[in-house]
Amino acid sequence: MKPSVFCKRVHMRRTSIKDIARIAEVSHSTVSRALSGSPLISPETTERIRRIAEESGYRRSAAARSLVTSRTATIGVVVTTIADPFAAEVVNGIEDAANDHDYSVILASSNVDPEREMRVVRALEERRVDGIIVTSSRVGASYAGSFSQKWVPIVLLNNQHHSNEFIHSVMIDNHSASAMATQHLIGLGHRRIAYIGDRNGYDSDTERFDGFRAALDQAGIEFRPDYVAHGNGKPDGGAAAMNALLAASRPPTAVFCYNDMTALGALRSIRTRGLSVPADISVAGFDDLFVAEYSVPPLTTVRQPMREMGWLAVETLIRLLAGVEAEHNVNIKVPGELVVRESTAPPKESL
Amino acid sequence: MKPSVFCKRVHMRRTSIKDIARIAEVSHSTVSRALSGSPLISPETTERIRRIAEESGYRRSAAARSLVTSRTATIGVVVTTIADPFAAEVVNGIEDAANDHDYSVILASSNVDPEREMRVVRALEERRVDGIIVTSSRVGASYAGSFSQKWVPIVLLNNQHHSNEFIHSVMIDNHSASAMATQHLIGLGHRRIAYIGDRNGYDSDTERFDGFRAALDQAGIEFRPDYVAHGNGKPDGGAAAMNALLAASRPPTAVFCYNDMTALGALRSIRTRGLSVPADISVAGFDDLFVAEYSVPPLTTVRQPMREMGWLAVETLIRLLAGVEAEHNVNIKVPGELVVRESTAPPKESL
DNA sequence: CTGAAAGCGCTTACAG
DNA sequence: CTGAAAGCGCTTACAG
Repeated sequence: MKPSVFCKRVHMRRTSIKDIARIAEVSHSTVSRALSGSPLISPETTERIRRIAEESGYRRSAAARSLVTSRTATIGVVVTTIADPFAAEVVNGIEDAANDHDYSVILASSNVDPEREMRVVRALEERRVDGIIVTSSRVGASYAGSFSQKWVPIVLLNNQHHSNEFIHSVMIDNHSASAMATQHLIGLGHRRIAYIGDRNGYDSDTERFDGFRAALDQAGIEFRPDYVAHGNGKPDGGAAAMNALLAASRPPTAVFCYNDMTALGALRSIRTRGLSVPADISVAGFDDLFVAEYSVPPLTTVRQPMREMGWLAVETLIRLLAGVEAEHNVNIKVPGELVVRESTAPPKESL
Repeated sequence: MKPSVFCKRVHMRRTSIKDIARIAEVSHSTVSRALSGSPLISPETTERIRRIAEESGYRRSAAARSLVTSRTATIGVVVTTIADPFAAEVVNGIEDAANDHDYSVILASSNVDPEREMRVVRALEERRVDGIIVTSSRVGASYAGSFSQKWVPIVLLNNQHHSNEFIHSVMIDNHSASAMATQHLIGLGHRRIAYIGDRNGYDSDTERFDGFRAALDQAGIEFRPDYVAHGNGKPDGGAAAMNALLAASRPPTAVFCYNDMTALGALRSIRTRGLSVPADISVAGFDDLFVAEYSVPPLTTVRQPMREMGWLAVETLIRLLAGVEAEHNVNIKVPGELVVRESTAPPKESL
């Protein structure tokens, strides 16, 4: 049996502040102070202690420390699933901002299951995270006044179950962004414009649809219910919805999709029919995921500044923790940005 | 000034086991036992204590608990960046498996910076995570025999800096998978096959290239150095590399790319030249990211079972923590799977 | 079945 | 500048 490097793990205690104190022949208080850079300790002592700590591979215990300081320098992030590119980008921004402020992030997935969402939030509370960010929450409103919210600030990112009471949030301005995209299509000369929404009852879908309708109204274009179809936020749903739209006697010349994934499906559906984008029909999406740039044709879409939204959520949490604006809830609305690529063009036939 | 729900956070202590003990008129030991379901406590007492805990919104402190149990039920995961779809899928698998075993995951990004990688690992050690998973590590070998490895088991996922000494790992079988993809192209009748690799010195690139060459050799096809180009693992690099390949007097009829992102760029380059895939040239990728299915044409590629690899890493960690196989290092090699879609076909011109 | 006591590894007044 | 003491919120032998 060869000697294993792993056995220590089983048999020994990690070196603590006391071990170092013994070696350095000082009290453990002094070690604690030296290690945290207290100005009370003489530079020589500090230096000596630090060297010993370094040599013995000492790592201060975050648990012990946070037990007395009652903060963990940790923020909890709950996403529906990290496999969603939107969530991944947001978390990327969160992780970056957190890292800048010396916070760690605990990641948890709700898998779109409200019960699991409550459960992971509970676990985060037990871990005494200093703050929580929840993206695309379906139970957003229920955090208001909850035990959770009482002890740890919660920031909702693109909350899908609105309520303005005692909830902090960072949201994309769905209505305006959606109107902007629709105006783009109108500006190109389209009059027969369809909307492919979601079917899961997300607030963001409702708001984007409202923005779409508002733009139509403003341009004096009559809204046609038969130009609305519903996908599921994913390509297959978008394709099915597009198929339905294409089956109409007088199909739309342009389609605005709830999100890029839906648009990807719409593109595929159109291509399958032997039609061409944007020659036969224009398609616009929402999100500006990475794929939008590499779809064929590259997708015109509304960009959500995902990473920035992640930063904003962290900054908000940190301001909250610092006690700033503790008296009112902060609701940040960030504007979308229209990114025009090659999937939109004037309609072939004039009216 | 309206009353704020947030003030408690500032002024009060969370309710502890002692508070509950006082209300229930028992000792805090009893509360502790009741809450952890000890069979020592009478069912009635347990029930009563639990109700009180529930009503007062009690959350047991993970920090205090792990201080005495010396385990945190947490695993640390370090990725280069979570915005990488590969990492996102892997982390999704990790999070799922961890959740099944009641572990939380702390996510940290190295941003491909070895120094930051070491720093976040250090932070994870301070948090006393029970185990660490590092994906696509550039400094993998240096964990062998390190202080870290001594105290907490580290599993490397697709380690990019090989070393078999005292390192646990889960890896895709690059060589075989790559040979398989190349054989697919050869089987279609291609003889002029190019390889677009990476330029960052990843071991996975080297191995995939080796597999490519081995397949060529085996088929008796002469290897041509001018049929090798280097991208950067992303579409722009793939496009540039493809451009170079296309500029040759006798361009290849098929291209095998280091990964899907590179292939995406290759597709774009080919399309830009007015050529068509697979009619004029076949393209194959590696990874089977979500986009592979929705590229135009859908991409033939080698699937890495990303989520499963995440699970495997967690299972490995848990077996390690249970003391199983503590004596030797576990190195799991998972096979890739060829996914044939529409980007590969027999060459137009016969030889 | 229940309680008193010790201790996990730190930080931080309080004294000197 | 340094140390002794108390305490953060738990768990777990040890005694009864």
